[in-house]
Amino acid sequence: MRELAVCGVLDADALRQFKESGPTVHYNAGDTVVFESDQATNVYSLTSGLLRLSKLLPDGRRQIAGFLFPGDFLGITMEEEHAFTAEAVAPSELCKFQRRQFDEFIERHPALERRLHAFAAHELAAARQQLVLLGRKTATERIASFLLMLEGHCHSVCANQEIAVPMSRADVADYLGLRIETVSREISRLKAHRVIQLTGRQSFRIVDRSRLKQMAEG
Amino acid sequence: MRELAVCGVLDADALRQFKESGPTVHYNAGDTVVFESDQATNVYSLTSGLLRLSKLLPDGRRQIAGFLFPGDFLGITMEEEHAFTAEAVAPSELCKFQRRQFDEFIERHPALERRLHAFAAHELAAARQQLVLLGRKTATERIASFLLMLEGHCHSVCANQEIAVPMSRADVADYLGLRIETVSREISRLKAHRVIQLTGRQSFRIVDRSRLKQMAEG
DNA sequence: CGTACATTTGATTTGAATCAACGTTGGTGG
DNA sequence: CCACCAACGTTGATTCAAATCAAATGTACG
Repeated sequence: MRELAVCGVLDADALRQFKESGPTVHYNAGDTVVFESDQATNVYSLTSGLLRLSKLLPDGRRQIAGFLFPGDFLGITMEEEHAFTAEAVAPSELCKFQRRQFDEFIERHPALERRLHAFAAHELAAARQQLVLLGRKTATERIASFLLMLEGHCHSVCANQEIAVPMSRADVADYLGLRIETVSREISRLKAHRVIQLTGRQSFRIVDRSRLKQMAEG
Repeated sequence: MRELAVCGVLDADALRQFKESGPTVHYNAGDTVVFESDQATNVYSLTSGLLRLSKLLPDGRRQIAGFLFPGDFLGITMEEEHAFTAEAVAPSELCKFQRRQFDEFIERHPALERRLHAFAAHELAAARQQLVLLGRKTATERIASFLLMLEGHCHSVCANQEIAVPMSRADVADYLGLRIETVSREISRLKAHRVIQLTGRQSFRIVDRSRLKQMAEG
């Protein structure tokens, strides 16, 4: 579903129109694309890179609600304001549209509308799956689930079984509802038990997938 | 958004057609409407009652991903299978449609399609808000947030400030990622601190809303 | 009534957080 | 080139919030 980017559902002509209807904007790692509580006046389509959607509590606790990968949309919320801050985790490119232009474009292209529907439905399913993780899973189960999720995101992309962890330990912790120390400890445990193999700080290999799946429960 | 039931967006004629295109089905409290992993062959529109969406882990841990109120839809998932079990919390009535009929009907009624869009967007926002609660809030904050959420669901419905808690403590616990003992203790604490007042096991009144809001953080 | 179940309350345990060093890495400038 | 340093990550010791274990109390219903 995710891999169906905009270009997959529009014919060449419509695609050209689409791209032209909004400029491409670039962000460096750490840059903020939209702030929580900003007016939702634009819609974005991520073409490359990685974004995180996060929310801060008044005392600084942070929760990451999800990551956006190429092909995902940002700002299709239907609310007046954004509920989450969107920041670039890695250098990213987005197509930026005025909401009104975007809505008009959609009306003329039912295929894009279906794509948006599918995106929203997929995001909802992913968010609910994450609710189970945050509400009921142990630290070990959360890490195992997360590593398998990362694997799922690089079908053919990742060379020779090497899976990228494109975000920092702090991001992983805030996504999984844990502290960085716990993330680090649990990863070390998986390594010690020969379930995974670290091939760098930002990449790993799965040694025993069935055990990892078992540890992720579900 | 929730309060805009189907009837709010269709004219009288279209509404009659809509109701006729699927039978009304009844469920008693505790009945299962759809099982997790069932084929998603039907779409439902809840007309009265209350449903819970839940998922069980192999060892019996349960997480409730959300509750469905009148006007909400069930089964618009776009996936082959349902990801969550839907059960009636109270006696409930639903309009049941074949997915194909439903899709055809939508195509002829853009207003309904917008309603579905809004519903999906609202559910996504609610799920992400719940991610913050489950990932980062303390037991006290979770209970305070939940009680305020309940208040939000009975704008004009609830007589003289009395807010209904239409589900069991076990359901509350499994929705908030806590155990029933913790839910009970935290509610007792709020009562002891004169922040709320219990008016029955299934209902309460807010005595000090600003303090409750403060306790819910955000 | 009395039985079964739901809820509350109390005592103890425990998994993850917190506090505290200690390694590692990558970028910068001498 | 490599020494420095700041940011990131790991590991260890201790604490704490919520879970678990264990009754007791309240409530609905045949």
